[in-house]
Amino acid sequence: MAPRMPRSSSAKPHSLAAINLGRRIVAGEWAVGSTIPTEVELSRAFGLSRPSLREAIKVLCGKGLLTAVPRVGTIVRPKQDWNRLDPDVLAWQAQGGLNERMVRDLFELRGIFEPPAAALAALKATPEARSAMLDDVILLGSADKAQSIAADIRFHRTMLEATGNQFLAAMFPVIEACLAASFQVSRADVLPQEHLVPMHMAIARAIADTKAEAAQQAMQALLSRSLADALTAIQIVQP
Amino acid sequence: MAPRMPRSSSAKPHSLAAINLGRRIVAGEWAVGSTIPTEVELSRAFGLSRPSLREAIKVLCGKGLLTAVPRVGTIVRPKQDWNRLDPDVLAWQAQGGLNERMVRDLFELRGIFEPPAAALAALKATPEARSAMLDDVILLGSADKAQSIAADIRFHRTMLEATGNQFLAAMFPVIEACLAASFQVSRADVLPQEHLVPMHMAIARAIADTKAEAAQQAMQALLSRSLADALTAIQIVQP
DNA sequence: CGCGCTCTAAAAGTCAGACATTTTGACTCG
DNA sequence: CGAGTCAAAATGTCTGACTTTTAGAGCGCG
Repeated sequence: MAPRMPRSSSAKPHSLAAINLGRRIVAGEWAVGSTIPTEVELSRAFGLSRPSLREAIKVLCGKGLLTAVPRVGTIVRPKQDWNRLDPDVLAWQAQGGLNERMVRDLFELRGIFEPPAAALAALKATPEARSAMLDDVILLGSADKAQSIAADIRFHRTMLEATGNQFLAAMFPVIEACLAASFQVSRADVLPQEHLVPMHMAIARAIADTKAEAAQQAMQALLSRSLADALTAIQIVQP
Repeated sequence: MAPRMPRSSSAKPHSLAAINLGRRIVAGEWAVGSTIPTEVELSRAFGLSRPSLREAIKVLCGKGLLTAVPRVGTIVRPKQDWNRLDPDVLAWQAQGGLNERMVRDLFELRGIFEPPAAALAALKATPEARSAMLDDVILLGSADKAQSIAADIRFHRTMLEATGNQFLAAMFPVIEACLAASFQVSRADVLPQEHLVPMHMAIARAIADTKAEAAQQAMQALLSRSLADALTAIQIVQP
């Protein structure tokens, strides 16, 4: 299977500038309502032309992070206007270090929509999706960490898409951000992870057997455990 | 209260081009995987320079709609990569005409997260938010259609923000898109709308009284009724 | 005949410098 | 002291050129 094409052609200078600026904005380098450096200053700083830098800024405007006003400058929008569900914004926040507040908010949202999504998947999934999820549970138990993590991500993505709801599927980046926190556990090897395979298996089996209620409860159980692990992880990483 | 600043400085040519292109892409004017016209062709068509047009295209790339590849052109990404929860993308879809499938998907997602959000709001809302919601229910009953609609939108926004969860608040555009369908009813005056005030009042009161379970059920009831109305509306608009 | 290499051209990617527009804030005049 | 005016500073835009990437045609070799 071909690997999913990256969202932005990451190698291109203007994309790098957008990513760099985006990360710094969500990290709070500039206060909300204040101006970031002017376009000429930024273009000099990044070593590229003003038109190219403007492309980067316009992307961030499109994600609700910035707004450009003539004569004043480019200012950071109030946080409630940020497209917090944008995959890039979510990833930038996750990479910038997840604090407890953010982990709780992320898991709260995930806890709201993913159990019902599991129930929907149990009712609507195609035979291919059902077996793909069972296969991924096996790979989840692999000794190869990278393969195990990839299977975990794929499992949840397949389930969301199996609901047949295009908007539910678009919530996937939220799960990805949660997993980013959880993976700090497995990377650090500080907590036992043996529960992952049986808990995912319970979900996969319930979906394969069209048992909506069981799928919902199994997902709920996984999320409770994952939240606890994620909170432990960030306590260890940044006490 | 100052009106919320528009997401994109709508008057500027490059923003207009982005909006125009965005609408046409989500409307399916170009097939997924196919190339849209080249930058020079589009810049001629819109009557602006290539750098400006590129800004518009880059915004759409940032929303997952497009991907630019040298020598080939700018191609429409597979729909599962679209940032369907992006406020602009959602609005473009809603404006392009809501079919039954989309209305059902939108309400399905809303039905999953908004009742739990109401429960959370009942537990966590500030006194100001609780009274603001009660006030908006009164305005909802106003004879002035514009004011009534504005109150409806504000009611749901206030509730989501009252949950204290930044990511839940970012789901607001989903509700807005649902309301866009519902407003086709009130605009056309084809269905009685007297149920709106009491149903919203039940939610507002439950939240004001810290009754989470009641708030959740009242919201569930409103959504069931709204879905039915929305489906009726689109049947009438496009049979 | 077919496989693979090279080369070309078409598209996006980038650049430089200039001009236009908008709007804040200071300045001047009544 | 207030109101109108003006200049400057920032974004918005344009022109036209060059560079880079890469699909696809064309060529040559096994």
